[in-house]
Amino acid sequence: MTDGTSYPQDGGAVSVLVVDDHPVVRAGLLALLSVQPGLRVVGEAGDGEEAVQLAHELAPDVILCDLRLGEGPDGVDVTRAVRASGADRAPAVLILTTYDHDADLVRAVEAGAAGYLLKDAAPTAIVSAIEASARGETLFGPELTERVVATMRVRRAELSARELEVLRLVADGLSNREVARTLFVSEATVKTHLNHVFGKLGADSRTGAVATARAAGLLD
Amino acid sequence: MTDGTSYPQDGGAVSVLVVDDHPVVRAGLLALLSVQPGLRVVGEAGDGEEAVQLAHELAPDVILCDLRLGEGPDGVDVTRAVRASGADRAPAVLILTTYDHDADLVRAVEAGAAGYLLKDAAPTAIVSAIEASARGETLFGPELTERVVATMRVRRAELSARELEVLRLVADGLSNREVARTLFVSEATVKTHLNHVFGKLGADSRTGAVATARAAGLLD
DNA sequence: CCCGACCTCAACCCTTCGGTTGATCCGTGC
DNA sequence: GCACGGATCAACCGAAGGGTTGAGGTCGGG
Repeated sequence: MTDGTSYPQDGGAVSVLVVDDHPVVRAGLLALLSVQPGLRVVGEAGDGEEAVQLAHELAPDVILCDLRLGEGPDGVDVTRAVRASGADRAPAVLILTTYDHDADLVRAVEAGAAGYLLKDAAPTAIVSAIEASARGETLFGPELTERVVATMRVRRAELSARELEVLRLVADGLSNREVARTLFVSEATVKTHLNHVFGKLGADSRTGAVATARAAGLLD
Repeated sequence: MTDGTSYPQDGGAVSVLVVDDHPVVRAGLLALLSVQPGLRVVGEAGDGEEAVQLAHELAPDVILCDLRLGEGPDGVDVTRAVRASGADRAPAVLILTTYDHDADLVRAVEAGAAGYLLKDAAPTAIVSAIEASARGETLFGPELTERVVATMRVRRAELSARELEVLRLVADGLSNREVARTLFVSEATVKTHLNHVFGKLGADSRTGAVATARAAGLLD
């Protein structure tokens, strides 16, 4: 991604690495940020692996990273990899997301993201968020925090891997018997898992559980 | 023009109106398209009303329009308004969408859209799509057509207003009794509606019906 | 005017689901 | 070792969901 394009040098500016799998969005961020005097886009990546590699090579101040990156590692993985690299000045990771109800947002924050932005945010908001995170500040969107907290609440009632597996199949419309056959377990086991899910999600029916799980972003 | 065929004027460049509610995406499209020799971006809009107004004022060859535009009219409404204006050379509308399984896509095509693009499409694909639609061609994505056809099939099995109303409540996790109370009808009526839904969607359970309806984009 | 589509409701029957209790087995961690 | 949580299963029961038939009402189009 850094092949033919050359990025200007500038000692005092905040260096930014732009990561997004959509070429259009990448171009848009590039266009918006490149005209900002205090910022300097030093590179761009279209997937998670490229992002991590460029993060090491370029050591930017801030990484502006989409949460979902198509195939392979996502924004959470990138965040974890960058923050866990143990560098003295690990880049601050600013997560971009389309949906404010994304459950992965919580995972991103837990992984060490400095903050998150909605994709329809105003350009000025994006710029100030980048500058803030470059100063080491952790920022949270205004009305988003409550949503994250709400999601946290559901997340705290962590579903086990098996429970989530069952719930996904139920969400696809399978009956208990079909789920049992799919997972090679007895119908009783499926019912037990589902009862645990009901308790954890505060639901009292399969459709109710699917509804709240979907609202919390546990499915997708 | 004795043969009745009309080609874009003004030095051969195709005039484009960019419509998207996300400033970032608008900037990206602008950046990508403005460097194309055969294209000329004559305007941009951030919502549906602005788009329709600018479409009349600027009379562009092509309108590149996001399907979802936040509040107010969406891409389908814009398409309908522009195509139904009865102008001699109504602009071709090219719909942008994030999801290839969007049921509104069908509505957009029915409303007279020239084609549709995924937002993660390559810049070259976007450019060639714009040029093709400027020539009056109707284009469909390669693997997307089958999805649209599949959606069409479900859409043909049109749900009545009441059936859809019941299904939405079921999708929210309500029981038959709760749905009945919400809609001020008897539980028997709810069951009847649901049975009709099952038949039309080819499902055999409430969760199954919700799953297929969601896959077809009937909910949202 | 009658037909069809939609909305409404009832009675019946069978299946599935939801709730409970209790049990075994296997890992992880103190 | 023991406790704990997760995964697995069994048996049971009442409640809810699903399937069928039948029937009454309204409304718009041929």
